[in-house]
Amino acid sequence: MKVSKAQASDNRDAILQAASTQIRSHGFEQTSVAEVAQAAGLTHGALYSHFKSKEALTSAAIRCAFEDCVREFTGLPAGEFLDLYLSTEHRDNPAVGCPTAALVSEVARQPLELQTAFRSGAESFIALAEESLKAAGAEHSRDRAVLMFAAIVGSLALSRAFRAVDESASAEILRTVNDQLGEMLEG
Amino acid sequence: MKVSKAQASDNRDAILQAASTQIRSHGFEQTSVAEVAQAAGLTHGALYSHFKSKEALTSAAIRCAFEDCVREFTGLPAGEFLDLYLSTEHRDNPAVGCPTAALVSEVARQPLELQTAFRSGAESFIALAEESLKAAGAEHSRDRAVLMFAAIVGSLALSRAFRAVDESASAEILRTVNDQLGEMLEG
DNA sequence: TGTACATCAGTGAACGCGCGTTCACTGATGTAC
DNA sequence: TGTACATCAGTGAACGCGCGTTCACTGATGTAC
Repeated sequence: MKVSKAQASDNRDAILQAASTQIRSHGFEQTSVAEVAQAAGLTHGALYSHFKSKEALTSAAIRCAFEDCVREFTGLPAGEFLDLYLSTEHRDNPAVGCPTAALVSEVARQPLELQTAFRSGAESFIALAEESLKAAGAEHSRDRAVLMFAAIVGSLALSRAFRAVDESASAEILRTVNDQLGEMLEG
Repeated sequence: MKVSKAQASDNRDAILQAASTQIRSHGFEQTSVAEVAQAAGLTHGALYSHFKSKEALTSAAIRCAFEDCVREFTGLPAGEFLDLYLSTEHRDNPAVGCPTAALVSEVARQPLELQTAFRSGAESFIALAEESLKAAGAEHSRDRAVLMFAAIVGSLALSRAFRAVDESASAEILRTVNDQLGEMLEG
């Protein structure tokens, strides 16, 4: 049956939110439209009233995920930025964490629209890192920001890959990269 | 029909090789046993004479992939190690490249046996990086190797994610991270 | 060396299952009068 | 304000498809004599 425009808009938001978290925890290909719809409290058919395909949903959801996550990291001093990004809390909650670390090695296989959204989101993260480095008085801030971003994305993804097998090795990676990047900031 | 033991052994190797490359280019979940068997010149049924399940195949294939790749990077001086790892050739040929960069954000969702193989392979890469740093006379070589590995894995994965959308941004990441890590080696 | 036969790697049809997507239908919404 | 009705968000059955896995069967291999 038809629902009010406000309800329909809320339902669309719920679908996007569900997709955004499911994609970050299970990946693009392991996220099914039926599960997303169910998590949003709807049937799978309803999802197609809001998005013309899984591809369209996925692209919108990843933009949404980056927006939410960038907001959390905006305005932090470099040290706090690193502490938050490289925390075990971030490692253990990919569903609400940075989409880059959660999805980086899957993106190249996705449709171009998704890759475009990913690229734009990741670039805004690099810009965020650069601002925090500038505020800390670093030179060559763009180059440092690129290195810093590659290192935190790599180490967070590695720490998740290692976690179940060896939690202490997983935590060591986060700690070591945080320390090394901290030294780089000072020196 | 039955084949000779030598032929059967060759077939097993062909299956492993096919799985090892397909997994690196398409990911674990997008690699199908039928495609792997076909690439090895067999039918899917034959595959189950050699491996009891897709899970067993995947774990064996990833060990095989790491062995091949570690061999390529063994004994290189730090500068050459970085130039090779962060090359556009490596970026454009994930099928024969480092399994870490190709799969890092998918591993946490895989069976524990696979995660164990991945962890062991990645650790041997870190050890390789540490040796090259020691040879270059770096201090705190273990910590530096961890940072270096996180940064090269992150930047290679990012450069693949960006490539189709913006090739020059993709190449910039590789170049910048290579330069920055090079400076770290000297300073 | 020659023969008889058990072994088993490989074949291909079949299975149940979950996937993305479609579509006829429902009924509350919200507009036109 | 009250009524008649077109709209359209949401439902749920159905679709074709590819997946991992199983299994009865085949026939060359390689062993036992």
